Amino acid sequence: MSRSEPRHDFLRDIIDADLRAGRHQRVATRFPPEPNGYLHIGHAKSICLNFGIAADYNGTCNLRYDDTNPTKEDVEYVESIERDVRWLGFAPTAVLFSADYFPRMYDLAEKLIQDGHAYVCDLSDEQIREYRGTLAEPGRPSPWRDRTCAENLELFRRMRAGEFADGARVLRAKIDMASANMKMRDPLLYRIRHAHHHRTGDAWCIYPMYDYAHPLEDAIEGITHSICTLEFENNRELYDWVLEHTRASGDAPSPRQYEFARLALDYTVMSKRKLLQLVQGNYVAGWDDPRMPTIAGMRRRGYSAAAIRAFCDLIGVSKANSTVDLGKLEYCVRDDLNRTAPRALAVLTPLAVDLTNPEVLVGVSLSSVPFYPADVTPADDAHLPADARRELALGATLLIERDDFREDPPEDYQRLAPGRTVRLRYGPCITCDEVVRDDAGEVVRLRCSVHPETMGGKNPTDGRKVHGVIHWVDEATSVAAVVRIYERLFASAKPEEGGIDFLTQLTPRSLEVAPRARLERSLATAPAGSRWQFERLGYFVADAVEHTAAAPVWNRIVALRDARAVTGKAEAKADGRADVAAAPQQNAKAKTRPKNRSPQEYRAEARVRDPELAAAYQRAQELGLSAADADLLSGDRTTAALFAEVAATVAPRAAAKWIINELPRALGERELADVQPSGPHLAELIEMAENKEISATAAKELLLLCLEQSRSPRQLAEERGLRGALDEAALQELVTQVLAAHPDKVEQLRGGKTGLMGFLVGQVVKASGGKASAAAVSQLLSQRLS
RNA sequence: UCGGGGAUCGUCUAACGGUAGGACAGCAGUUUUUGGUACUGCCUAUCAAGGUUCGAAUCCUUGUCCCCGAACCA
Repeated sequence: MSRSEPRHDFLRDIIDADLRAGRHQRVATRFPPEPNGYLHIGHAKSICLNFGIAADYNGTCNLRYDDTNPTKEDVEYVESIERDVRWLGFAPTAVLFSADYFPRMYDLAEKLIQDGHAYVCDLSDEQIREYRGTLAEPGRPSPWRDRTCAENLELFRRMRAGEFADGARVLRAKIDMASANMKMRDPLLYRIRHAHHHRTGDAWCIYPMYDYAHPLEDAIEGITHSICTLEFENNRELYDWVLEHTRASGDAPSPRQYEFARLALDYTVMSKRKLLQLVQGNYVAGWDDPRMPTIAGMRRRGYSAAAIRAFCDLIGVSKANSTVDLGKLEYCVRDDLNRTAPRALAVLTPLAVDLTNPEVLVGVSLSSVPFYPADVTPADDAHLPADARRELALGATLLIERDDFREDPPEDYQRLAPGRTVRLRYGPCITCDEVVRDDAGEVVRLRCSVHPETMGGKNPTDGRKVHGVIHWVDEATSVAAVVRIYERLFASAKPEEGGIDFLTQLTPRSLEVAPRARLERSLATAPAGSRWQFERLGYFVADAVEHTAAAPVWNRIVALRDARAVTGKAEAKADGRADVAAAPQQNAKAKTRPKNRSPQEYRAEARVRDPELAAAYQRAQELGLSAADADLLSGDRTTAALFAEVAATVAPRAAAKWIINELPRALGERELADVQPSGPHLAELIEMAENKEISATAAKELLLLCLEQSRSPRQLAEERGLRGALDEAALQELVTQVLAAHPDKVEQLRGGKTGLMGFLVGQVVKASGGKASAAAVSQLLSQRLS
């Protein structure tokens, strides 16, 4: 399925292009967590991306701890992170610490100072904030901005030597206090922190900031593609600045930063801060609580690494903020478990069933019951072999699920009710003859008769209807267990939205315990961590921490998909589980943001500043262009000059059309000013196109060529045989061929799928080598098909 | 208010300017000793309006909405 087609995302596109262009000969990525918390499913996306790319391109991927802030980091986290990465199935090329680069970073900082690109600033943190200005207003230079190199160097060395208190001074880059990008307003490079570092101990009392450290770490490791999340887009300019001014990459190409959208999931929170709050507030039992979206939590919950990897593969990578449906994760988990988990029988909330005629069972055997259903092929890593079997005891008293009996069954109820008959999974059918109640009127037992002739899947001989199949265990031989049922932690799909404290969105029912569950005998020896399907209930794992043979503890991994009949579904909802009533959550931020200055306004301003542009605007209109076109052609000098040059030889409207509509596409990412296409060449091209000397398709192809090599388009057209129209007969012949080659498409087109016209036109044009005029082809095609 | 990003089925994600595709969810059916699995079918999308083009999700213009940015956090 999705496996067969290798996933391709925009990042891999970039890498392909870099490799093709020879910018890199190898691919090196890294996963750079800060060891200040446990990894979560969002990190898993990043891990799969970075390690996955390395694997795809035969490259390398380091696990690098971004440990530049000693006050927040801890070895507990360092250990958990590597454990989680490896558990997910990835082997880092190297495990590294940015703290190990502190000496190198320090040297480069001194160099920055010597080059006049950094200075020591004595402002307090509030003052720095004040001087920085706001989003709308430029900042002011620090009074310490113009200290001499020597003074800066001396102070910086003294900072390092521990002569100053925390916060007394910082090292800042000298960039631009008026930059529209706040990150460029003389950002901090180093701060003083007399703190013990988990790795360097007390060797340092100044620590580099992320924006300074990260690009250097990447450069030192020779990272080619530095992949991070969207919120770092604003940091990219500074990332590049640091690399440029430290020249940390030497002769090697500098790493480049690319951003993708981080993962958000329904019904959960993902920030480390909030997860920490859940842990510290004892809302959950720890970082590895099975309800947590942490890797550790999911592992404890029973999700396999393969399922999590499949999920990351399924959701893809893009730059659009999005929230993934939790159902997709559950789908991956079930899909994996279906092929790896053996089936067994277990009853969560038992209701006793006394058989009224147990003697008929004498000699009846439930031996050799398979652990996997016939229609499932277990995966290679399933924990029991495909042909594994066990014996199921069936004594005089059974236990069935309380939910599987109803005195007043709804329509379509495929379970037990007074007078009704059901099949015991793998066993015979039973009929409910009598309901036994306690003094309070509560149903405490059932008395049922068993039909021995229904073994082996046979129907009752008396013709009674079988109302479904239910699971059961034998009371005498079954084992007791505690089973925990986990549900999502939050009632609201977006617990962080609406300006409410996310803790108020916690549901009280995220953990329910079945204390008196009973499992079939064979489960008594299930090892901790093993995953099973309890038939009709879901997938369960023997808890990795608390489970013992003497006191079994199981967790529900995920429920089975439940495609009950409509009536049953209404019920499932009524019991409040499937859908939590839409919480009254108003979107507090349904506000309208004031609009930015538009490109149009920029162009208008440029004309006010520059009389030459104003004149160009005037002239364009005199040549008969609309005000809108004239506007577009007079916003900057390069464009204006190009238009003037081209319009000198060809019709102004044609010139405008090509420059406005066709040129941008041909330029792609490039700037017009950088490419500086030749006016006469462009004019020549437009002339050929307008005279129908070449087809429109050919013209666009030539435009692209013209930008790459500044040569006469007429000559280029000649070389490529693009000049001259195809004669009528040749065109007809091509059309005939294409129609004959795609009879199915022709039929669909006749059937109303008009989009196929484009396909056929494209085929003909392609067959002509770009020589045929698409307009003519289109006309011909509609004639032939009418 | 300024700068940087983004917008395709309910959800996630594809589509050298040439058949808007896939997956999840939903619905219907077939198979079934799990209301499971598998299989089949159906439903549903290019933010809006203009423009360029034989042809626009894709290029141009204008507008709308969403996200990020003013830690000595990362």
